[in-house]
Amino acid sequence: MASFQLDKTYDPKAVEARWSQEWITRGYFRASPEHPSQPYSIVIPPPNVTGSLHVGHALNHSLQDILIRWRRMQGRNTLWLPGTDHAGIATQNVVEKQVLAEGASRESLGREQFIERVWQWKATSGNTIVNQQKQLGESCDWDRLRFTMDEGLSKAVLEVFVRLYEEGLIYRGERLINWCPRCLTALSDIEVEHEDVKGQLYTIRYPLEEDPSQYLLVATTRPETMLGDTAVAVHPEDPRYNRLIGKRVLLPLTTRTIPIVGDSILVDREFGTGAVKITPAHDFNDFEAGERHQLSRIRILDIHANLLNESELGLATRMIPQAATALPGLSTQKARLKIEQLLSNQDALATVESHKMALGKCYRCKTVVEPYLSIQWFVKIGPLAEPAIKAVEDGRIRIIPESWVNNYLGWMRDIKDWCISRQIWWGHQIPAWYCERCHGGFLRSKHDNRPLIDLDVPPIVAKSKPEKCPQCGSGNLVQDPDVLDTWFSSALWPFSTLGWPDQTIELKTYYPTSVLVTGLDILFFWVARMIMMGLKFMGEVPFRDVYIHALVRDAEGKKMSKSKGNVIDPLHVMNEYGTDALRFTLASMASPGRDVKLAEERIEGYRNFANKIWNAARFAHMYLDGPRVTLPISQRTVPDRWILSRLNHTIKTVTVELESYRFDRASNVLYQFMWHEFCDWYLELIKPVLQNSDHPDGPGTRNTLVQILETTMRLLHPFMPFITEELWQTIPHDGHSIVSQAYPMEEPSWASREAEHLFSLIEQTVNLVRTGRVLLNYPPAQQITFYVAHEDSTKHDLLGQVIPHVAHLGRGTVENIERSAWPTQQLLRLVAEGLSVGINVSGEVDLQKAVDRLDKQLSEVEKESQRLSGKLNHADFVSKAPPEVIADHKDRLRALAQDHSMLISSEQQLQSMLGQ
RNA sequence: GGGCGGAUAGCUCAGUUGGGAGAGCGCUGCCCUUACAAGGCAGAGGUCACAGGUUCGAUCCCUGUUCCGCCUACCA
Repeated sequence: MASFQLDKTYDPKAVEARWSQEWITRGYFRASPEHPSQPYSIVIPPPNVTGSLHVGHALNHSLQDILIRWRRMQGRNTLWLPGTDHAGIATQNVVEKQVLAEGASRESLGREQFIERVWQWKATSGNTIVNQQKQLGESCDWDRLRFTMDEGLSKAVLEVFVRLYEEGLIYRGERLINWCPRCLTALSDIEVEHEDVKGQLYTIRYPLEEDPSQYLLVATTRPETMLGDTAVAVHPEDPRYNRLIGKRVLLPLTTRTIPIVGDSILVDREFGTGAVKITPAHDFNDFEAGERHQLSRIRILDIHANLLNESELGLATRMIPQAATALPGLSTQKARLKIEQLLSNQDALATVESHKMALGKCYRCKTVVEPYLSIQWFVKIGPLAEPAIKAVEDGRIRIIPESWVNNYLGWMRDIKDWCISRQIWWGHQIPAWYCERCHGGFLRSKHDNRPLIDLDVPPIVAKSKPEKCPQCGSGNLVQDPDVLDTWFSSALWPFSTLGWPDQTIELKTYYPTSVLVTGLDILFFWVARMIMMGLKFMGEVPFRDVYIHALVRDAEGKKMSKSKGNVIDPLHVMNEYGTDALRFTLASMASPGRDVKLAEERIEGYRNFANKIWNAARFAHMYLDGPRVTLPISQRTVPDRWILSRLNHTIKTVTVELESYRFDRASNVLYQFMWHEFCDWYLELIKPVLQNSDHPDGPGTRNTLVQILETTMRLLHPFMPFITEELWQTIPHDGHSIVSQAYPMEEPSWASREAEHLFSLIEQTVNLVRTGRVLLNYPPAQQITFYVAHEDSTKHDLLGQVIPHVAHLGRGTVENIERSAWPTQQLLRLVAEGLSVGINVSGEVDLQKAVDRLDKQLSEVEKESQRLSGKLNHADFVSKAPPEVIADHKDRLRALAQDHSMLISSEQQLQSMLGQ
């Protein structure tokens, strides 16, 4: 064939866009559920529809693509199902900002119009991340793209909600929940991030009712909540206070008195003053304590404005006049200062100390959350968690790395009911309706015109709006205004995307999916809930393996964030260094249990790797003209047999590592093979054959070269899809695209211990020659003469296979001589396995440097041999150590002795030269 | 507070049944050798955090200490 011209450097931009398009157009990624081969399926963790590809996605998606491409090439019936998440709060925020910029507001548009705006936004901007995913080369079946709010998935959400409600696993209740004052919605427990902050511990005097000159000291970090106090608790066995239980204290700033109760759960005698105020409507512990003691719950905060509310304060707390007029309308922060001031005016504030505490913040907007009493929808999680625990315990789901199993189990065993209602507009509206007539007419919120629904009104839960109220027959039904937590629909993802509740062929073929690839951050948000829902509604786990990869951090190990400015933008990197380089970098750094610290220099290094591969192919093309012949292995040259043996080893290792999700090891092995074995040694070894067009080994070697190249392209393809496809197309091959070729399989006939042994002789000897050249200041271009003496006539054949390569790579010519004719000017005598190679020395030599160096090596060798002898001489070692260990040590000692004599003889010769 | 993980070369890390301490990047020297200077060759650099223990022998196993991460948690 005619030689093929490649550019001198690899230009990813010229290649990537073409192939990512071509692959999709030709339908290579399309799944065929009817295909008889063993299925392999992955559902992608759906990125937020508002998102753009960040480096965390790039890692997550690259690993999945490696698995999918690898399995596809192995002939499995693969499906990688893509999609996006409607991301309730995040998306609503984005569109709301847009609306505000136009001078309108969410409220002024009204719910229906606003949601219409979100859909419009999604139609125009929602595809950003999908396009970027295609750019990354992700081999998803794009025809099956799903969205958590599309029709099929919404149907699944309704089905699940109604069924759980009917089974009593979804309920409505008035509970304390986490409230984000900025997003104006309830959050689930895990949507709250805890952060250690320095706060203040206030100690307040609560006067005793029977004798106001005496008081109880009460400690709190949030003095503003004191207006909602309904009791003070002390430890029942605390001798300081237990006589006070049952008596009352006067709540400062108010005219109310509250009881003193004994509570051993809430109170830690050692902490603070040993007396705790109880505010059931604003603290989780206090809520529970309130239930134990049947305390009333006084709410002081307006849920929608997050301000102290006049009506609630005034009605419930009976405040003294200065407080009653000073507080309403203040935020909790301002109220805290005001309360502090009012208390000290009354001499009720004893001390203020600094205090370390954990503050809960909204995971979306980092606003401090407020425990708030309100009516919400919950999933009763216990009955769902139990089978999900069992599935992991009995190994039906494997978590990798295993160290996360305990984390998962611990969390699941202590799981709390899941608050699923959100007071926002964008999302799956809760399929519950209320009868206006039964309710006696709805109240509307002053702030946003929401219906204010009473807990006493029983909801009608159904998949669609009922015609009329089953109680009274009225048609005036109002739907619950809340929407479901975004993670509710994501929890159904593995089966809702495959067509559930319909029994589709996709569901039958691809569920359970093979593996879920995810970061640790959504183990509880998402993974645990998918397991629960999958088991509940499919009766089967949603995936066999859960592979948890690390978080990507910056080079200093810090979390990447826009505000810190340390974000590495994958699109920038792809543009600068190529997509393959980014993918390979991420794969090579994906060690389990450790975060990925990404620095741009690493990516540059793998850009160079891509270029190295490119140039290896370019080199091959220069010499591929001429006949090729496939010889039996035994008739191939030493370098050919050696590289095939190494390739076989590499194929085996890569496959084993991929099977255990060790992307880091798989990619390192590939790197090592391509660069340091194939390029550094093999290509150098075969140059004499290729560069002489008449060389008798030419046809065989050209054939091996093509074979190695073609195989390594397939081997590398899951990691570096673009460059491998591009190069594969240029070398002799069968088929249309590398995407659908078979993945290389272990070929035992290629393994050759003999060839590897011969190569190691070549390598060792060449290394000695090279070291000698540097030692002697011999320029690389200068040819030298190798005098080869035959010490042992049985080694002639060995010499014939090794010496020509040594001479080629050591840049010299060979002369066979008798042992007795050894040149007098020889400096180094290199010994390996009975071969003797002398380098003829003439010209300037830096003798002093050479002597220093040999001295140093000598002392190291002596130290080492002493150490080893010490071990060997130990009687217990000989009696206890396994025989192979002893043999190994003997071999090592023998080898050392050989080097030892070599160095001594060289040194003697040096000294005699110095003496001249 | 509880749990998990980490500490190995200047940096980032690998080191899987306890027996020779490794890679990449960076650094130094030489080389623009007809695939590649985004390259080649050679080299320097480590008390494997600290202290004990088990063992003939410990980077590896055990105990404790220090430091650093992460997860989790309602000490007011």
